[in-house]
Amino acid sequence: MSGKKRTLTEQELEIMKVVWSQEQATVRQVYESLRERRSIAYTTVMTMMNILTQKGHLQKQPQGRAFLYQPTRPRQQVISNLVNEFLERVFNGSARPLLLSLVQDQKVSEKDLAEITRLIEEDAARGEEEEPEADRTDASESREETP
Amino acid sequence: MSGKKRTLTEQELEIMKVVWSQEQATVRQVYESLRERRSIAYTTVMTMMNILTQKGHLQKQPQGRAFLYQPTRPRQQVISNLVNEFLERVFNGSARPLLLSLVQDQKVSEKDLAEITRLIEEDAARGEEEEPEADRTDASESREETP
DNA sequence: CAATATCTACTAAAAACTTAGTACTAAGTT
DNA sequence: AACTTAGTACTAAGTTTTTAGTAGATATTG
Repeated sequence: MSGKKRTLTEQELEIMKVVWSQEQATVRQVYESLRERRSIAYTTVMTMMNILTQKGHLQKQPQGRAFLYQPTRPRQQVISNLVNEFLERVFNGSARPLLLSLVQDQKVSEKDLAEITRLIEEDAARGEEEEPEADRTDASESREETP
Repeated sequence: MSGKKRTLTEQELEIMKVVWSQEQATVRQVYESLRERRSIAYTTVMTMMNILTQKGHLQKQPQGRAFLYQPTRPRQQVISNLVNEFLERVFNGSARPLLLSLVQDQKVSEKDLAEITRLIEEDAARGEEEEPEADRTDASESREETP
């Protein structure tokens, strides 16, 4: 049952952050890392990492006598999902009110916006560059994930 | 007892949205509104609205033989808190990676950014008489999070 | 090889969140 | 007054999330 609710809870996300930042990790490594900030039991971490495995966020493979855990999906993709969920929940899916809120809270400066804008422009430019003339082979293959 | 965890859960937020949108509401009104989208019991709504009252998000006053509930804090303020919490949880507090994610997901267009930028400028103009324009084009920052 | 340390599997329970039933009350209706 | 309707308070149970203990297996080492 690779589940229905694969969305990350708060503590699960904390663990995923550690694993992402190291590409891969054992329970002990995550345990030590979390422990730097708060007190938690080794077995708690293990339980959660198993849940994460069940949820399909981690996969484990034997390494020595322990297991090595790896993320199954790139961080960016998962974060993106979290953002979308949040957007849906709080702003009914539209991003502009979120931007507005960030601005009003001074979480984003004009400089930030300018930089992001520049980024978009670069991306757009790159996209056009990479598009060859009339050579449109099988580029229309948008692979949708069906989990 | 204005408690410790005043943060809104998913369903609580749904209710608050309804109350905000009407300035004030009775249990029945919220009930009817929620019912348009999903099935829920009247008493469930009442329970949650009482919890929201305990949490300090709503206050009630008798109106006829029912109660009229009103938000205690402006919507924007509460939303702002939710955003900050999310920012903290997911992005360790910084908004720029969030923006990046939104852009990469095409949730924000260049047009959106321009509009928001204009908004900031207006605000700044309103707030200050004179703005010294610092020409700081600092492009040396890496986009990868590799600390 | 026995003692020790490390790791997993299994189990469970507290806490938070969500949902709803039952009983009782007050107002309006006939 | 009896009946129906709309409301609240109290209560409780189902779910999900978070936390951790215990038992047993496997390696390490003196």
